[in-house]
Amino acid sequence: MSESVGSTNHLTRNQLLVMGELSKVDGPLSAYEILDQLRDHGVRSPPQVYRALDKLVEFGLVHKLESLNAFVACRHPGGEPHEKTAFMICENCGQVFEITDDSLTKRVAALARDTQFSLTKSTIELRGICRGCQAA
Amino acid sequence: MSESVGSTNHLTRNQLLVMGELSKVDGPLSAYEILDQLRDHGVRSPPQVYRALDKLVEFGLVHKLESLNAFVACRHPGGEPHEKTAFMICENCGQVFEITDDSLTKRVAALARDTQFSLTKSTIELRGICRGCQAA
DNA sequence: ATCCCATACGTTATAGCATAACACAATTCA
DNA sequence: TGAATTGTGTTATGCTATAACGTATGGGAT
Repeated sequence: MSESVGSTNHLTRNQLLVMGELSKVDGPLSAYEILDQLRDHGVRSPPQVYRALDKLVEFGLVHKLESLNAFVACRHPGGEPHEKTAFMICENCGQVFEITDDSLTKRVAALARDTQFSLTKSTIELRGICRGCQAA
Repeated sequence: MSESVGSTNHLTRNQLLVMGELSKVDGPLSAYEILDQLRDHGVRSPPQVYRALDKLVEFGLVHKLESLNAFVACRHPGGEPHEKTAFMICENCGQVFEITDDSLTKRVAALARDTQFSLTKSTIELRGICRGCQAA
């Protein structure tokens, strides 16, 4: 059993702990918020958290929100690569909505192709007020 | 002469200094890089730079690159609002290409509309290798 | 002119985000 | 078994950003 590239299986202890924290909340958490939650469980220093986060992002289980310097658990069931996610971030309630819009993805890809830009990663983060918060 | 909302005119001294630094380089600069450049001109502390940057961003003269924690001068001639810019960032040479693609903009707007998300600002940053760097 | 107000300034201190570098442990696999 | 790789824990440090304070400045309105 060689369990190749980027599998979601057998996360290490720290990775599991970090993933657990991100999974049990609805919104994003900063690395230091995660650290604070995990002090009881033996996690004591930033590098421990950042290392776990790096791997989880690499595995596609977690996304980094650049405009927030924070991290969210990926809400996609499967473990597909899908590095083409966009986010809507509510500036009122803090909720993050993960979206994969095919035509948006395609438009971005086309844009890159047209300019002969070899795309590695796309960061798309939309800020605003979500439906629920507008009602309220 | 009332010089209303968000005009690009009569920037303050610090704003001009910061704008000057951003204008004379081709790529993005961090706030602290700007600060270092301006020490000779009497700028001594981070808040001075950050305050200037905040205003310049507000005026639409400068963009913040969230995925880089850095700032670039806007390359659009006019002073239109155009908060719908996207960026391609070359991970090899560091150059930043500012693009305004109407159909991308529209797609984002449609996405927001469909989910009844009231859009305030969109951050679109594409990472990869630019045409020039691929050739080399 | 004078007062008011809004905006900008300068400074100190501190908060918040992230990584370098080192030594050691565990795991894999030849 | 031993080499290579990956993960761990720790200390220290660097980079990014803002809070909070007091002062200055410049444009109305009266």
